[in-house]
Amino acid sequence: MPLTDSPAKPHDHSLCIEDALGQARLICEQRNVRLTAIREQVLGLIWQSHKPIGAYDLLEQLAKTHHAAKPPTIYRALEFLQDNGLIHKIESQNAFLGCAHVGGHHHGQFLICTICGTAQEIDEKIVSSALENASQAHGFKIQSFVIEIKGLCATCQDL
Amino acid sequence: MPLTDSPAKPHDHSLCIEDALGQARLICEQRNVRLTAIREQVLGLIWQSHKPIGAYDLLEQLAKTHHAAKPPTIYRALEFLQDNGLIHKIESQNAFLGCAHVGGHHHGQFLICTICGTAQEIDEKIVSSALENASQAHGFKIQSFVIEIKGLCATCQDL
DNA sequence: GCGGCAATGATATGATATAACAATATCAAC
DNA sequence: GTTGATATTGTTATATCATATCATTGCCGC
Repeated sequence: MPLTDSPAKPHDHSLCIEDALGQARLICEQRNVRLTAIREQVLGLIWQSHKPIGAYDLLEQLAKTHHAAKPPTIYRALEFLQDNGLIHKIESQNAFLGCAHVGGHHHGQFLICTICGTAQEIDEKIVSSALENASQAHGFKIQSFVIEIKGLCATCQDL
Repeated sequence: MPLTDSPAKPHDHSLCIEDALGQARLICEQRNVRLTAIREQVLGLIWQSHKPIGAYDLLEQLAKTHHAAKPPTIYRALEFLQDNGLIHKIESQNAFLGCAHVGGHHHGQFLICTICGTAQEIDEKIVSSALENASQAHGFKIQSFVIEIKGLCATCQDL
């Protein structure tokens, strides 16, 4: 199952996690940055949820095996993972999510279900080009963007 | 000057504020809700800046004339103003901004300059329809959205 | 004026995030 | 394999953002 499939569909999620960690190791090697034990563990914890997860929830998980973990431990790992395009932050929830499109330079576009809480990452050209057009019309030069769409995922609509 | 003009352009901003407060009074009367002194004062403070302003910065301002002001004072006013479509929250900055398109039901779209900090609200159909199309393609039903575009405003590009 | 509800006051605390400095680990150069 | 430079982690403290709870006050129709 590709990472881009709907998180709401049932699937063997342990494969997602392994896939994500494998890609992360590759990327970090290519970029010559260190995916340390803590960073990899945090990335794994993030991928254990298809829902965005908060920093202190991560901390609680991490602390189970890593007694010395404190807020800076988590926030440093999160910063590293963001800087290297391995995770995204959902700004409207102060929560973090594994990046489903590792490798390409991109800013996320997310479909966030208000019932089940899952967040699906999409990367739609129609959206980015619309943003580009609209910005240009106002003489504005885009550097990055935050796109967080809230609503009902396919599964929860049918409930 | 209409509220939709670029905030980066020089203009008589006191007119913006008066205009915004006037519209707010109208809207609240129409909706039969109370724009109390505190709420109006907070809205005025928000409009004094074209930049999004944080809750505690507002509190500091408000406390100058309103000794009893505490965090709940501000957050209650902000909630009221948001509920009635008079302000928006910029999620990526935990900050608030006067709504430039009062009256219409809408979720904001913002162009936020990374140099001068101004945030211009736009309401581009091309953006909202792109979001609608992209969401539909994934079987997702939109309820609301957060669109925050970061980059350089026309003025700061020329510096 | 009084009863009900909306708004505000007041206190406390929860939740999110970073600053600053010390200690340790990694790794290239020698 | 020691050394020195740099990156990473540990540790403590604190800044920043937001809400819960209950008491009090103000508004308004009756």
